[in-house]
Formats: sequence, C-alpha cells, structure tokens
Amino acid sequence: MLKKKQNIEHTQLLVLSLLAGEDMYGYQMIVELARRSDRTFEMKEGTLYPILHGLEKEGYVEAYQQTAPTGRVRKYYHITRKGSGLLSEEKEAWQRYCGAVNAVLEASLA
Amino acid sequence: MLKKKQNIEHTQLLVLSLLAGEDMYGYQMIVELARRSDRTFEMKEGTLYPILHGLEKEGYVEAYQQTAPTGRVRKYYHITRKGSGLLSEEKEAWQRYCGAVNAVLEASLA
DNA sequence: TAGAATACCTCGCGGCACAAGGTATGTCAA
DNA sequence: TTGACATACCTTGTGCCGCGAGGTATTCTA
Repeated sequence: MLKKKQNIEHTQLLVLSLLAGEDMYGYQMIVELARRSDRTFEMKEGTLYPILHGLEKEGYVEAYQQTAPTGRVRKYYHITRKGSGLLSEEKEAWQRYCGAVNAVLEASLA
Repeated sequence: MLKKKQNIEHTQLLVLSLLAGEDMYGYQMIVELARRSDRTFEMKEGTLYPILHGLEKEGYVEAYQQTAPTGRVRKYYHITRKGSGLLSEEKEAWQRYCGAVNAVLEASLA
C-alpha cells in the first residue's frame, strides 16, 4: 500500500526556474525570487549556496566569473541542457503535487 | 532582507482537510488521501500518527473510540472549532505558497 | 569614515517525513 | 485450521533539508 518517498524540494525547482530565464548570480537570485514571489520566498543564503554547489557538481548548472560595472566580481550560473531536463521533470512533479493538494482540499468541501 | 522562516508542512493541511469533511480514523485517512490525490500522496503511518497525536495534544482534533461492524475498535478523529481555524489559516498559506511558485515559474517564461 | 548594502561561503542544529519494526485482530482461501 | 493478507494502531531511530549564525571582503552612501 505504502511505498514511495516524496520529497518536497521545491527549492531546486525555483532556482532552476530562475536560471531558465537568464544567467544569474546568487545574491541576485535571492532578490529576484523575493520580488517575483511578492515577498513570499525569502530564501536564505545558507539554503541557496549549497543548492547551487550541488547543482553545479551534478552538471545541472555551470558557473563563471564576471566583473560587474561596479568593479565587483560576481559568480554567474548558467543552466545546462541537463539542467533544463531536470527543470522539466520538476515542473511536472510540482504540477502533479499542486493538483493533488487542491483535489484533496476540494474533496473535503463536498 | 532575509528574516522569516517558511516551513512546508502541508501534511497538517491535508490531514485537517480530510477531517473537515467527516470524522475519520487513521488508516482510513491514508487510504482516502491516496484515493483523492490519485495516488500522489501515499502517506506513511510513521508520518500520520505522530501528526494526529500532535494535533490532538494542541486541541485541533478530538479522538474517540468506536467499534466497527466488523468488531474492530477504531480510533476516530474529529476536528474542533480551533482546528477549523487552523485549517483556514493553512489553506490561505497554501494558496499563497502555490501562487508564489507559479508566479516564479511563469516569470521565467517571459 | 562608519555603516549599510552587496556578494560569497560554511558549519551545526532542529525538525520533519520516513524506514523499520512491533502488536493485535479480522478475513479468506487452500 | 492454519497461514497469509488486510486492517488498525503505535514508537524509535535516521537521514536530510532548510535555516541560523557566523565568517570574509568589497563597494556605496550618508
């Protein structure tokens, strides 16, 4: 009856989704995520950076240095083809998950 | 910039939502949850029972014994007024969360 | 010129979902 | 009638995720 694990790791989904739009550096991602989610997601640095390093290690993203007009060096991340594949999977998983929750919520109204 | 914690505890939401429809016992909730979610949620007993005990301890649900026609004794849970309040809050939180994820996903398409 | 903002990083903790195991009763087929 | 399976409840231990907290360094601004 009970078998599969189902982890909620929407953080990866969100990060990959951001990078699907354009290359970004860490700090920017935190700010953008907050903005696009209307302040719902205030991702912590202690959360984001380990995720980025993990994604890079697995080949889902690639990092490169770039100096900003301000003179500061930033570390940009670029999503790879492999990363896009993962994103697709996670999008689908999210939609399924989201739909399932809503189904349960609506069922209890009847 | 970064301040609030945001835990993903949709399990409570799902459990309370089930009980909002009718009183249920643990095993039944697992089966119902799987059915209503089209097998997406196969909640484990090691997850459910501690949650139920916690909800009961905090006064969100009340438990009572009832003997089934089969002769088996079952432990039914009933949602309290306080529990309904919590459910409302969590529903709202879920909608906000869900909307935020979708907003981020859609933003990356542009 | 001090503090805020920018920008990156890591270590350790707490809590959650689960695996795994235990107990017990009812049902049904061989 | 017995053994396997479904029903029904429970707890302990573990792994991992997200975060708190702290660290470093540079640039901007009042």
